[in-house]
Amino acid sequence: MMRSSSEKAIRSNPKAVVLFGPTAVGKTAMTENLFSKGFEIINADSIQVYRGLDIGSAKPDPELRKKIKHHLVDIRDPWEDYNSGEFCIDAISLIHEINSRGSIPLITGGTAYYFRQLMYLPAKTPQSDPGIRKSVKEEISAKGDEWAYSYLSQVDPASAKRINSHDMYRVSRAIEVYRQTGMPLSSFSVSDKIRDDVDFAAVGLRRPKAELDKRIAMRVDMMFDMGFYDEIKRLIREGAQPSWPSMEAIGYREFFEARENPESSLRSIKESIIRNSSRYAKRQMTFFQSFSDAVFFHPEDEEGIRRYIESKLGIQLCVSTS
RNA sequence: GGAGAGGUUCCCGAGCGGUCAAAGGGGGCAGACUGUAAAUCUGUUGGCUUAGCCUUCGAAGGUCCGAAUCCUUCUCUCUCCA
Repeated sequence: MMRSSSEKAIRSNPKAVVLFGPTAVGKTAMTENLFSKGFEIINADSIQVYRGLDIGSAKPDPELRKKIKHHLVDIRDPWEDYNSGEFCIDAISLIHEINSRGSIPLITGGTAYYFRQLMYLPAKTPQSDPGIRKSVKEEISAKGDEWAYSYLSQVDPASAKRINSHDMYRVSRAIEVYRQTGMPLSSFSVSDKIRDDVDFAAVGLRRPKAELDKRIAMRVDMMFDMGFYDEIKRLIREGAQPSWPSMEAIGYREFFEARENPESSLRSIKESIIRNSSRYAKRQMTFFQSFSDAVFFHPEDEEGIRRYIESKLGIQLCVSTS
């Protein structure tokens, strides 16, 4: 009986709460209040997966992690790769696992692309082959960006049309997929409808820009007070390179950039971390806003969020009044 | 007190008679997003009743058909000599 048209089949879908919002909007505080009972957290933050990047990635503290089970945090070393494809696989299996335990997964974080891939189903492109990726990169740096784009225009005109000719990140990936599969990237279709094998309640957190910027500045200050500089020094002592995937993160990469420019003070590094965070927050917001199934709340509207989740998933939240 | 350099749009900085609302960069604002996404890229950035008009290049005058660009005075900043 594989037919899934019946109500019974729909009811048997696993449930998941999805909670996203820009950096410093107040996701963690909310988590503690609304989801400390009956939930397990699936982290959807591409930096918090890395061990040793604690302060700079605003990782939930050990106390909270003891109180609520967190998944997909500290699962990689800082020189390792992790990506949206792996996230989707990990997250979907955790969604089933957590549901089978009678708990509900709370997927929360700030990596909009991970949410997009998970909720709307990832494209069926294969996992990247590091060797092919490297050789494509080398070829582009030898032959130039113009060559790359015109090559893509020949082998995959549809993708070339969609991708901006200066966007080497995407041009390179499209060429890589063609080299790897012999098929144009554009032949792998993507969905713009939310997947129907999980019941999602998608909550977006939003604050006015000025309010958010203030919190970002405060949080960066707080990170330095908490010993962020020591964290950086420790990572560098352990051999951290700007080429490590984790070191592209805001807060970390500024220190490598500062090496090139000896006049930059700790103060100016801090300022650029704040600026980059606030720009990042904006990019996150515009991405989140494109999710058709998301409902947005101010983080202080916990009552509204609770009611929305309860009615969307047909459950009751036990709210802790701490 | 003397000699020189200079004050340009939010900032830095080009322009040195018309094609200048003014290059370029920064910052701001908006957007995109097919297994690298805290990444990468795009558009926009004086005002308005927007095929046009108005206000802008330290200030005030002047020359000219026409000035950010030339002249005069004033003012402010910087460097050097006293």
